Amino acid sequence: MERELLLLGLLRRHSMHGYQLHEVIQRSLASCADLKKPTAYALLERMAQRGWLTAHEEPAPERGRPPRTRYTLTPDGEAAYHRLLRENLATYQPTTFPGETGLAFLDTLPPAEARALLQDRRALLADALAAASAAPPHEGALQIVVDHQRHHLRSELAWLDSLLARLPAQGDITS
Amino acid sequence: MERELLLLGLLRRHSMHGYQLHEVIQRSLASCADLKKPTAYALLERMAQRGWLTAHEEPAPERGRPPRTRYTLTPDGEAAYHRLLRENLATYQPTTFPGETGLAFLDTLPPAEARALLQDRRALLADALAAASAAPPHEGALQIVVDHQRHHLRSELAWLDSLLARLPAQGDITS
DNA sequence: TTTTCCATGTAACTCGTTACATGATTTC
DNA sequence: GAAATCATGTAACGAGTTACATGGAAAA
Repeated sequence: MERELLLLGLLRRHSMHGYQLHEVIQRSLASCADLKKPTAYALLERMAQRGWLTAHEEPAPERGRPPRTRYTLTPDGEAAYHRLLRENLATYQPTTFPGETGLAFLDTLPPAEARALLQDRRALLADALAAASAAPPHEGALQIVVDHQRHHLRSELAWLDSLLARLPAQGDITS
Repeated sequence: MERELLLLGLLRRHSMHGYQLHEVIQRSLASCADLKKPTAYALLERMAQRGWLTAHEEPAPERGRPPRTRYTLTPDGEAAYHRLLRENLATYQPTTFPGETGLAFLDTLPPAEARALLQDRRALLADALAAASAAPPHEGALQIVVDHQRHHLRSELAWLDSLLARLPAQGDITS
């Protein structure tokens, strides 16, 4: 659902063709959403069939370039956008972290090795945080999203550090 | 991959049959992993074919009950477990939050409505935190996982509160 | 009498990804 | 001459879920 919301939200600002949409998402939303090209095209087609979008075949902008299909939001699409947006905002989907599975079995490893592996994870986390912090300010509410990303990464880093700090206490992890 | 790691880690403690595994996961790991029954059975079968597990057909424990298949870790399974565990611990997979999509378009809603919707989200988040905090202590490294859950939920709640606090400043969200 | 529990699955489906095809045009 | 850019797709695949089937026994 949230991929449809994303496309609708972008098309609401101004109509675009699929390639453009994919570019915008890759370029300025890569941290919070990734939408592959075939997925984007398929979703656009499906939403057009539902009547949420109209598809306009446009001739090539420059010669030698393929023609493009411009998608525009319909009133039904606008209604769907608001419905999806309200549902998304009012809902909380509990997140399940793939990294937690390993943590559940941390006590099956010698503490020294556990420590070393988690140090690797810490380095990757720190990189991600640095990348997120270096991002230029975004327009409008997009800034809220990158702000949330940063907050989450900082929180994860702090927690991992606290885990590392209490880790190697003579082999007893839970003490 | 992390579902396989989960099953291997549980089977490493003691051999079990599929139904039992699913019960354990639902009961004491529901917060950090959910694994449906058909998925569990399919994974067990696949790992048995790979030689990571051996499958023992056991007669019914009580009469009238169906027979069960007990899965036991092989040395290959033990090796796979350690490989998957090391990879999981040393890696960080950036999380993408479904709830962020809506936030990216928060400025398309009247601030009062945005506020009301996010209050709903806040209530769900608070519920989740209460549930996680009420959970009894878990054995061994499982406690680390619920600890991480709690930390994350607290962090999310704090961030959402900070967002709500700076939200309705005369309609300009980014100020 | 209907429902629930045990224990195992199968079949169909959704969702999304990867890899590839097309075809002209510009860049290395 | 090879590779990248634009713009659209198709085909195959993978992972996971939902809904259902089975069949006897115990509980509501």
